[in-house]
Order: sequence, then C-alpha cells, then structure tokens
Amino acid sequence: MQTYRHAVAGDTVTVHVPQTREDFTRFSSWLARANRRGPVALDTETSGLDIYSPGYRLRTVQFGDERDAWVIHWERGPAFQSAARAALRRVDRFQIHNAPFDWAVLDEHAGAPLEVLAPRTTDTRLKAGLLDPRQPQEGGIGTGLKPLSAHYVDPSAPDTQGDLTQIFRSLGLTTATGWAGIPLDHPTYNLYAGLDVILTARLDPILTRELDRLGVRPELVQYEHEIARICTHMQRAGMVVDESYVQELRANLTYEEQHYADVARRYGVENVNSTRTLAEALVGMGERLTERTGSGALKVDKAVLSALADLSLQGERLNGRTPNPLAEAVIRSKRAGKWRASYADTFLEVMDAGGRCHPFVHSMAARTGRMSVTRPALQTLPSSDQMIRRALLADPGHVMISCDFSAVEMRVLAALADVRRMREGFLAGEDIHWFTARLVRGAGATESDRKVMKGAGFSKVYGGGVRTAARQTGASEEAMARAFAEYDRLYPEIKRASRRWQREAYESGMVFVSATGRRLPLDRDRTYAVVNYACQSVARDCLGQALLNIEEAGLLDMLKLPIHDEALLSAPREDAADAARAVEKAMTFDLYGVPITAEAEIGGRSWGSLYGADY
DNA sequence: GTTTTCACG
DNA sequence: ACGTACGTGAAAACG
Repeated sequence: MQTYRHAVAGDTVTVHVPQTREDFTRFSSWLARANRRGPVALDTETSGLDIYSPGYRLRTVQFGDERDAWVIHWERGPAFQSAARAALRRVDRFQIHNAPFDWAVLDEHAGAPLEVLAPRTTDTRLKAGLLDPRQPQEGGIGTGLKPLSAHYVDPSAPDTQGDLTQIFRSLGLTTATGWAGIPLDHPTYNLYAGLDVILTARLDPILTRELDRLGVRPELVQYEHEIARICTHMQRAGMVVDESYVQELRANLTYEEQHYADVARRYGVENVNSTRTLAEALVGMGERLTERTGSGALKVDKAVLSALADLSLQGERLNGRTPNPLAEAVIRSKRAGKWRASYADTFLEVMDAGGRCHPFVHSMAARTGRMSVTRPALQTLPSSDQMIRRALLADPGHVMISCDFSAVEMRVLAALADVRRMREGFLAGEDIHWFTARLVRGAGATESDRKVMKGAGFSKVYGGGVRTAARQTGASEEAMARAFAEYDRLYPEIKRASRRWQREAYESGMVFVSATGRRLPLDRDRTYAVVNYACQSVARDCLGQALLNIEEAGLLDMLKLPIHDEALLSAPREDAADAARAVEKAMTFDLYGVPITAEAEIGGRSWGSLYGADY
C-alpha cells in the first residue's frame, strides 16, 4: 500500500492508495467503521470536464473522513472498480464538494445512479454558497474547495488544483491535457486526491455550524439539494443536436464572417475584433467617436457601429445618414464569427456519441441564487430569430414546450414590498404596465404611456435612475422623470421597502436576508441594489419551486432547461397539450397574496420553432 | 490575467 | 448629500 502523510490543521492525516487484496480488506473495514461514525466524504478525479464525450475516463474515486483518505485507482481495472462500487453502495451518507459534477461522473461511468447518490449527499459547495454566495472577485470567500478550506479549516491548506497545474507544466502537459495525462502513480496527484476528501470531511461540520449560527433554515439547505439533483437530471438527459443543420449553419456563418472581413480589409482593418485598429480606421474616415469605455479607450461597440451604419440595434435601415460601409461590415462579420465560435462550434465540440449535448446546469450560480448554464451556455442563445436555437431538438417523437412566468419580477416586487394597488392589478388579471398607465394617465392611456411606465417599473426592479430608463425606452428624460414621480405616488410602498431593506442589511453587517432566507451580501457603495437582489432571488426561488412542482407532477424526465423565468421541456407530440397544462399548473401559485402565473407555448421538434419558423 | 464586446433573462 | 439599472457566460485581443 502506498501511503502519504500530511498536516491539516495541526493533525497528521494519512492518504492510503490500496494496491493488493489485503489493502482492499483494510479499506473495507475502515469504510465500515467510518460509515458507522457518520458521513463519508467522496470525490473523483477524471480526465476532464466533458463527462459525456467519447474517450472520457474516470481515473480515481476517493473516500475519506477527517483523518484518512483512500484513493481507489478506478482506471486500473475490475478489482479496483468493484471495490469502489461496493463502497458507493455501502455508504449511507456522503459529503461531496460540488456534488453535481461527481454525481454525473459516477452515474455515467461507475454505474452509481444519480437517483441513489443524490438523496444520500450533502454538498459542501451548496452550504458555502448559502453562507456567502459571492465569487472571490466580488469580495467573497468563493465556493472553491481551496479558498473555503483555507478560510474555515487551515490557512495553509494546499491549493490542490493550482499546484497540480504547475506539475502538469513540468510534465509537458497543460491544464487541458494534465487531468487526463498525469501518471496515475504521481505522488502529488494521489496526495491531493486524498486531501480533497479530508478537507471536505472537515469543512462540512464547520459549514453546518455556521449555517445554524446564522439562522439559515435546514429546509432551505434541503431545498437547494433537491434543486441541484433536478439540475443534474437535466444535464444527464441533455438535448439532441441537429448535427447536419449545425454543419450547414457553420458553413454559412463562416462564409459570412469571411466575406465581411474581406470588406473591412478594404478599409484597412485587418482584424474586425481589434477595437483599437477599428477605432483608428473609423476616425481616419472622418467619423467622430465620442463614447469612451471604462478605461478611456474609444468605444466601438454594436450601438456605436449601428449608428454609424445607419442601422437600428435590430439591424433595420434608419435613413438618417449615409451608412458607413466599414461599420456595417464589421457588425456583420463579428456577429457571424461570434455565432459560429460560441454556438455552432461548441455544439459540435461538446456532443456525445449519440449526438446530444449535456450542459452543466449550475443550480446556484449568481449572488442572487440564479442558475446558470455552461458548456454550452444555452441560456444565452440569440432569441432575435430561430437560427441558433433551430440546432437543438426535442427528443425523438417529442416537441418543445416553453413555459414562462408572466412578469414574475414585478409580481415578486408587489408581493415583497406589499404594494397595495399593484397587487390589486395582478389580482384583477391585468397587464401591469397598462394597469399603471391607465391609473396614471386615465382611460385614454396610449401605447407610449405604457412603454414609459414599463420602463419606470423595470427601473424599480433594477434600481435604475431616470437617465438610464430614458435611454432604454427612448423616451425623453423629462417624460421619464414625470413617469418616475407618478410611479412613486401610485406605489409608495416600493420606496419604503427599499429604505427598510437597506436599513436591515446595514444592521446585519451589510447582508440582506431574503424572504426565503437567502443571505445576500450588499456592496457598500450600491446598497440600492437590494431591491433587485430581493426580487431576483425570490423570482429564482419561484423557478426552483416550479422545478420541484414539475417533478411532483411526474414531468421530471421532460425537463430540459431552466432559463430564469422559463422552463423548457420536451414532451411526446401526442401528450404535449396535457404536459403544457400541467407545467402551467406547476408554475402557478400564490406569493403573499399575489398570483404568480405562467403561460406555456407548444412548438415543433426544434427549439427554434418557438422563435419564428414552424419546424 | 484584464479589457472589451456581445449573447440572454 | 446625492444618485447609481441587476444578474450571468464566452470569445478574442492585448499586454
């Protein structure tokens, strides 16, 4: 047996790497004792992140407690694998840091189903996120195992991932190839594989104590674990990629990118993505660039370029000036290039052997608890037309269903701030922006009145000011200032709630506690953001509740993606109408007397069918 | 690594 | 004292 010793928080800990039959007997008796004492920490090392790609390898499975870790070399063959499998079956409670990753890996490569692992798991990353959801660059501890261990367990805890990156380099490997290529026997690799579970085992009780001390309800912790499981379920199911469509799409986008890059080259711009050379070329053509970026450089983003090209942001001709041909070529080349690289290429890159992509669905990504989707980032596909979404399909024989909450953040604001007249509007089933416009401007309120009031409403939810609201809606600052005043008179509870929430946060160390018990740290220099945090985080919890309700309704296997205020599902064509009704029901409930409602739309086979063409 | 840009709710 | 649009992920350029 290979063993390694290391100091953690003043204790000597041991990492065991079993090789022989006797070693496995010792592992087995250790596991039986550990399992009787309490939860067992679990982790995996793998060849990388593309869990479902051909050639992906599970390399080691680690088990541990506060003093001992056992690194099982899964990659070495059947004897090692059956020991790991038996251990996975035997343990009653697991502690995992970032469980969704290991759940997915073990489900796909070790025959340990998500359905078995997840209910037995407590995730230290989720717990840490409920204590402080900020990223390190936002001033938080972060939710990585290294920063959390350094903060809560031992300031000298090694940076197991960062140090290994150095070792990869010394072996002639990169961050991308290192996890697959490092020899299984490498001492540091094994030591760190073991330390990760030991640190997780030590972290978990500390985080539990902290959650208790700060009054975070165990129900909220449990709720987050259920949502994480549902998100991993969605990842495992994945979405069908229409490969031949993507190939064709890629060719078309590449052609457009090249063609307009050639046009730009005629005006001396060799690289359309180089903002500095582009700004110089435009100035050289006699254009006046006035807007600056944060660091003082001349701004040449889509808004600036569209104005020069005499185009609206949607690409329609404005007929306000002579179009600048360079600006137009750059817009088109950059757009095609981005759509190719960010979407078409990634779809093909992450596809499994069966033609599906399996995005990571991070159940608690943003400071407000909002979810995010990566590899590929399916929450941010262009929605202006169906071109990109057309590449993703419902399951065979299925159609896509999208169900959106209706104006959920406005409803949440009405509920949380207890806005009397706004609640009346929602209870009467009104479109809230028309409702506001009529209350303020009378029965003759116009479309333009509604637009201004909608802008004012959004500003309340975002904590924005008159100037930005005017810019966003295209209204004059005077008109917007009047709308703000009318809004405040009509719904005075919003300002009162904002002041109350800021005061509450101030009194508890700049942490606002949401209606669902989520701890939301505020930045000292923009406490006004508390209104947005309150609304965005509770809207997120409405979506979380919807996911639980959808599972309860028996539709878990149809779920594809959460998109902030929307659930995307794939349902058998003949059941689609029933499924759509059931999802609407799952997304309809009461929030402090304000109705939260949702509307489903049934599409065709492709996601794109919900955005235009009927396919 | 940081900056800039652009895609979404 | 006053006013402040919120939250993400990803690619490419640049130093």
